[in-house]
Amino acid sequence: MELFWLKGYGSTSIADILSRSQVNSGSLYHYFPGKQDLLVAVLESYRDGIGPMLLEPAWAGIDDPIERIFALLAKYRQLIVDTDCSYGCPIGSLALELHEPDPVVRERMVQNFDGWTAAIRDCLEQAKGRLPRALDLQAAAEFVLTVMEGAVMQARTYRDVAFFDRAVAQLRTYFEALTVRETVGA
Amino acid sequence: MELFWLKGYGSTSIADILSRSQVNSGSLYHYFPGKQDLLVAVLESYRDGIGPMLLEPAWAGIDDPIERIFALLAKYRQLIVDTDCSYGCPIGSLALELHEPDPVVRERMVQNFDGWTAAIRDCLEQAKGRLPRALDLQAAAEFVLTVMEGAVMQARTYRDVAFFDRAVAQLRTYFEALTVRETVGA
DNA sequence: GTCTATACCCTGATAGAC
DNA sequence: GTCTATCAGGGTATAGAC
Repeated sequence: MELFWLKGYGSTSIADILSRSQVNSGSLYHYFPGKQDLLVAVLESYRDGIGPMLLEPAWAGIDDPIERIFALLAKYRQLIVDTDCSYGCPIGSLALELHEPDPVVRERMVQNFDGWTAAIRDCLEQAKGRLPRALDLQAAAEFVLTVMEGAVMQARTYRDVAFFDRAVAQLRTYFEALTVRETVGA
Repeated sequence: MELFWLKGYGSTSIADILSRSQVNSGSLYHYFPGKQDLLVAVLESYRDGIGPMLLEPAWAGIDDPIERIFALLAKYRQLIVDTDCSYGCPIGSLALELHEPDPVVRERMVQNFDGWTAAIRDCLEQAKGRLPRALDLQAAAEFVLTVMEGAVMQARTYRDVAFFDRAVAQLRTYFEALTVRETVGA
């Protein structure tokens, strides 16, 4: 998991994994028939960790559903800072690194995106009263993922969190504009 | 250029390039000392082609600066459709594939993003009268890139243009909200 | 189930004749 | 400048003793 995140899938060799995990070749291949099976297991682990490893820590002490969305983005900001702006979303990076992924792999990436946007959608459902009735909540949730991924990409390429911050500020403007518009109409 | 786009940098071998280009090893290495030099040349070619290869065709017959932004996004939509939703932005994909890029490579990726956002910024400058005076045009231009990259990533992962379309629709809402807010204030 | 040793292939890069 | 042949190293995966 760590090596695929740090170096990417293609650039991580089995030998890297064996030495990092202090496991021997025979043992690894006993449990995982091939390298791709390891990738699938990693993606499943990310998928199952969205709640306990990502959302719960990010949302501790925060109740407002819209603020939870920005708290999650703040968590990514912290990851960017903690890695000297070389952070890449592990799922997004794999999604772009693997050009013709095996269907099994692509399905696991989809499950990760689905789980992430479902959590955002829940927040939006809870804030429904403050949002335009016509707003497509699913599309808005996907948009948050869109912005996060695009912002992480730029922060990393420029090695500068400010690119992430500016994108999040624009997203904030977007949400404020949505609520303002409703107020105007009322 | 084509192979790096189709397969990624790491998964494209020199042998692939030699057979695709009908060139022999000795000739290639005469002009390009190593594989990375080929990558740098490709990135420079993309950078220099932003105007003639990307913007000019996308903007033919379109004068309104805000519509030019969405015309550019429509061009990406066409690329997604033409590739059966396996399209990846060549720069964005490299930005996430290469985890510790050589400074020379990273600088070329930055130049590509800079050139792209500068063009969007020009559009926004031209539409300045319709936008809130307080709007940070540079940040808004970067936001368009953010959305494009995030939307392309999802369309590809889900193999479904609808994810791209929904993200662009949200961006449209964002721009409309910006102009509406100004109208309200006037 | 775990160990070491290794098969076999493909990689980027080079040598040296022409 | 271009050609063919090849090198040295590292890649995934396997064999077979224990």
